Amino acid sequence: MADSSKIKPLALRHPIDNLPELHTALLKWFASEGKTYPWRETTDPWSILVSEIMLQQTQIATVLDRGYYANFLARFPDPISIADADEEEILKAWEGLGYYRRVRNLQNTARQIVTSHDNQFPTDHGQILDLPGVGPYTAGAVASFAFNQPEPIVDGNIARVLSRLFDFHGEVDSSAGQKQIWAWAGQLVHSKKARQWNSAIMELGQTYCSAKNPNCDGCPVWEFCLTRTPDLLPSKKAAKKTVLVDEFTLLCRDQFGRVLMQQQASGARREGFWKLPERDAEAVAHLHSCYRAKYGITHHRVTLYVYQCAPESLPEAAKGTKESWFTVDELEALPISSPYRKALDKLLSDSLML
DNA sequence: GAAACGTGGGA
DNA sequence: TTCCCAAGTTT
Repeated sequence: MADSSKIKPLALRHPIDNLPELHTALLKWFASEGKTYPWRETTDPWSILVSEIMLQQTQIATVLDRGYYANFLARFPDPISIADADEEEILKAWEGLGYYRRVRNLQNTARQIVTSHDNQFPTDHGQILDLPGVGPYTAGAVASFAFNQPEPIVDGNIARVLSRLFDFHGEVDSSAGQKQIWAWAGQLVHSKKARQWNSAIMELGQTYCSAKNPNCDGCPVWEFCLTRTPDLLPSKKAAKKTVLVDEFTLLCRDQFGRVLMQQQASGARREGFWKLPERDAEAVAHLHSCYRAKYGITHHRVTLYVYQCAPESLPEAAKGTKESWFTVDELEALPISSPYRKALDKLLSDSLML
């Protein structure tokens, strides 16, 4: 389809048949042009695990520029330090990062290390994989980055690189596709320099072999790459369709200026986080709207509405809902997910002008 | 295997 | 604006 697809020269060398040369080419590039990240400056498995969990489905810039990684490790430098931390504190440390189950799993992993591994981070791949929240990618990442074990890894970057390197047109997010990609990753991983190899192939996917506009000119391994149509790869299953949803919430302040908040119940999304109190459409119909914003969550597109409401006319909350009043100062320390944090920032700054 | 899980940025 | 993507795992 070609009118939009660029044509790359055919590979001169098959990657598997010329593995030493492929290794040399990519490792040479990485040694001279590879970026330095905090997690590449250490071999401490806890620091590396934290980076891997934090980076799941999350961009490097978010983790670094907004201070999440440095702040998290400053507060929780080892498994012991997080094992007994309060839920509110670990959620607060993750506020704004999303996929909040990750930080609960991180705490459970720390507890497992402390209690089941005598506070020694496991070095065995199978034991690492057994830690909560650690799947095949993260287990291989810790084994190779911290311990230089020759374990393959496959993330979104590597799946894309390998689909192009081998001109693989199967769906990389299917079970058969994953099996194939992992098999190739296992064949390619460097037996003595797994740390550098895995870092290098991931970074190739962030730079030359990017998702959009791959830059084959100057790619350090272009001559080992079997595809001629890199921008048609990787093939993936169709994305789930977006569902539109409306969400009606209240801004309710008492005579002391305190704000009513609602805590997400166990089993709900963003469990443990606080939000503006939610009501159904009928309950807010007669109230004055003061804020509207859209945000995405998984495959939903949510329109968030906030209505002003006096405490005397507060509509009944749904049964089992936990609601409490907080001063503006107390809100700062509360774990509150991004859409409501933004709404509160806007609404409370407006109210200063009253 | 499918679905759920958050968010921010870039084209 | 809308869509897709970014160091995946769990149920």
